[in-house]
Amino acid sequence: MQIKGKPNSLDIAHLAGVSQSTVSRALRGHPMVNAETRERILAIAKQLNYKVDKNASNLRSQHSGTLALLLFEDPTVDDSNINPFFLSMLGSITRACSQHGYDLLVSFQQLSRNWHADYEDSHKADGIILLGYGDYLAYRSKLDTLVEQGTHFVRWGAVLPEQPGVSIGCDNLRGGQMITEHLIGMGRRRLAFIGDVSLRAPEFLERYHGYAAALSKIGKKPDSSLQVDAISTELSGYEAACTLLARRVSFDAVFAVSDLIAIGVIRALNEHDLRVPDEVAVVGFDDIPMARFVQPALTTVLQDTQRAGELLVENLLGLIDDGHAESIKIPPRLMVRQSCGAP
Amino acid sequence: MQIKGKPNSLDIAHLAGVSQSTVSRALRGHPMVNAETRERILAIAKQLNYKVDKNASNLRSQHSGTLALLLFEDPTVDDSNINPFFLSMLGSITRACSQHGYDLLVSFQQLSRNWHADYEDSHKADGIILLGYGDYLAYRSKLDTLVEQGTHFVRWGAVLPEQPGVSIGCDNLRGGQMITEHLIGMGRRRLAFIGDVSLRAPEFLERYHGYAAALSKIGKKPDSSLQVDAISTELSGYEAACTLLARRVSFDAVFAVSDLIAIGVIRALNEHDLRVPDEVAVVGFDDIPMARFVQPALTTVLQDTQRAGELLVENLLGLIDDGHAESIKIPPRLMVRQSCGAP
DNA sequence: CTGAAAGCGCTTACAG
DNA sequence: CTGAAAGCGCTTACAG
Repeated sequence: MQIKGKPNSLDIAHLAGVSQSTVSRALRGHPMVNAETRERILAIAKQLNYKVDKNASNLRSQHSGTLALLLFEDPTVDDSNINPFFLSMLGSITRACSQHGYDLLVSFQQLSRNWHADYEDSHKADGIILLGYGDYLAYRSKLDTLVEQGTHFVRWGAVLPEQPGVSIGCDNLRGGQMITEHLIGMGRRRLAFIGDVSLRAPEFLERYHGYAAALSKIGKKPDSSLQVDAISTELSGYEAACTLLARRVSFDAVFAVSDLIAIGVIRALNEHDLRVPDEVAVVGFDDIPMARFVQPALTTVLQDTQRAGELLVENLLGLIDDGHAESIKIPPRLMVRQSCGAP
Repeated sequence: MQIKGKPNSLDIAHLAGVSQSTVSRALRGHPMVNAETRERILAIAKQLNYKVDKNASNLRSQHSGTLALLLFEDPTVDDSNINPFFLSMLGSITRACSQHGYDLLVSFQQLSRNWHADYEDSHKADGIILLGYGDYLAYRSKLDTLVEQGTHFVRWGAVLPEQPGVSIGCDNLRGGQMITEHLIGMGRRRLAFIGDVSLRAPEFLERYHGYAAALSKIGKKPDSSLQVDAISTELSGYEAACTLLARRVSFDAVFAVSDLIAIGVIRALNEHDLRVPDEVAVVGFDDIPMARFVQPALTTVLQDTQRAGELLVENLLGLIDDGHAESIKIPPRLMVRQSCGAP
C-alpha cells in the first residue's frame, strides 16, 4: 500500500484492518482496546512516522494542548533588550510546559496593545501566562476583563489581597526587608532607595515597604530625599543615581529595586569616583545571571525562577482542569556577594 | 439574539443576514466581497469579539500560521542556564515572527532526543527554526533526515559549503580574524585560544581559522600548547584557563571563543593574580548583554541577533511559500572595550 | 458578488 | 472491546 503525503488515521486503520475509531483510541491510550490490537496499531503508526494532526484533534476536542506566554514590556524599554530576569522565567516556563506535555506559544506584546484573550479566543491556547513589569494601573483593567470573560490565566507579579485572578510572585516585602536588614547589619545607616514607589509598580512598592519595615526596626523612617524613581533598566538606574548625587545628600548604601538598576547605579557611582562598596554599598534584586559577573559582584535577592515557572504552569493547568488555583508568594533568598561590603 | 459561549462564523452570518461563506471571505479580506457587506460583517465580528478558530481554519487550509523554534542544548550544560546569546536570538525571532503575522512555538530539546520533524508532522507548525550549539556531528545526520522528508527548516550556525538545508550564521572566520588582528594591533604576540577546535563545533572551528589567518599575516602559526578545548559555559572556560595555566607556557592574550568562556577565563586569571588586561588581554565572541558589565568590560565580536532573527524568519517563510531561501553569513562587528588593553 | 455543499482529520457518544 | 456516524468550525472549489 502506497501512501501519498502524510498518513492519516484512516491509512493506519486500513493497514491494521480495524476501524479508524479504534486507531484513534489505541493512539490515545484509551483503556478499552485489545492489547494485541493496540500493539499492532502502534507499530504501524511508528513505522509510517504517523503523527496525530493537532489541528483536527484540537478542533474536535476543543482544547489545544498549548499555553500562551504573553511577555509584555514597558514601551520605554530599549527595544532589543528584554530584562534578563524574564528571559530566565521564559526558560523555566518552557521547561515546565514540556514536562506537562504542553506546547508553549510565545508572544511579545506592547503593553498598550489590546492583547487580552486573543489567544484563548482563537482556540490557539487553553490558557495564558502573563509576564512582565509595566504600568500596573494601565493593565489592571485588562485583568478584570480577562476574569469577566472567563479566560484562564495566571500572572507573574505582586501578590496583593484584592487582585483579580491568580498571581504567582516573589514575597517582595520579605525580600526587601531581608536585604535592607543585611545592609543595616553591615553597619550602613544612610540607605538610599532607587526604584519606582507607586501603584504603577506594585512589586517595587512591596520591596519598598520591606525597606521601610527594616528601617523602623532601628527606629528610622524612609527619607524621601534618599529615594529616586526608576524603571527596571540599566540606563534608568544610572540616571536615577545621578539625580541622587546631584542632591548632595549623604548616603552609605543604595538598595536598587532591581539588578539592572543596581548595575546602572554602580556605573554612576564609579564615574563620580565613589568606591563600591567601601564608600557606598549597593544591592539589587532578582539575581539575574550577570549579577555574579559585575564588579564588585552584586549582593541581591534571588527570585526562584525555576520554581516560579513550575508554579505558573501548574496553577494554570489546575485552573483549566477544575478551576482550582491559588496565588502564591515564593520565598526570596539573600545572595551575599561583594557589593554590599561583605568580606 | 443570544449567543451561548464563543460565537462562530455561522452566528455572524445569521446576524449579518448573509451566508457563512461570505463571512469567511469578508474576514480574510477576499477581494470579491461587496464593500458594504464586508463592513457590516466586520462590525458585527468586532462587536461580538469574534475570533476565527485557528484549529478549524488550519485544518481546512492545511497550514498553521505558526513556526516552531527548537532550542537544543548541549546536555552537559547546567540545566537552568541557557546561553544568554540564544536568549537574545529568541527575543529577536519572536519579534520577527509577530511582524510577519506568525505565531511562535518554543521548545527546548535535548540534543539526544528525536526531535526532528515532530512539529511539522503533527501540523502544529509550517516550519522549524533550529537554534543551539551542540555536537554538530551528532545532529548532522538529523539535518539530512529533515531535508529528505521535505521538512521546512532553517538553522542558526556555521555556514559551510556542503551543508544540508539553509543556514544563517555569523561570518565566524572574519570575526575570528578581526579580533585576533585587533589583539596583534595592541602589541600582543603570544595569543592563546580557548574553545573547541573540532568538527563538533564548526562555528568555533571557523573562528579558529580566522585566528590562524591573522597569525599567519605576521608570520606566525597557531601553537597547540596555547590552545585548550572548552564548550560555551563559564565553568568550562574557567577550567580550560586553569589547564592552560598549569602548562606554564607564557601568553599575553586569550581569545576565548565565546563571551561565557571569556568570563570564566577572567575569573581563573584573577584567581592566579594575573591582571587583565595589563598582563593578559582577554577577548570573547557574541557580545552577550553581560559583556559590557564584567570587569574589565569585555572586548568581543558582536553577532547581530536582531538581523539574524529577521533573516531566519524571512528565509523560512520563503522556503514555505515558494521554496526559495539562501544561506547567509552576517558580518560581525568588533566591540572594543577594556579587556583587550584598549585605553 | 454570493450561496450551498463538501471536506480537512480527528474524537466521542451511541449501539452492538 | 469495536464500528458506523456525527460533527468540531472553518475554507474553497463549484455553480449561479
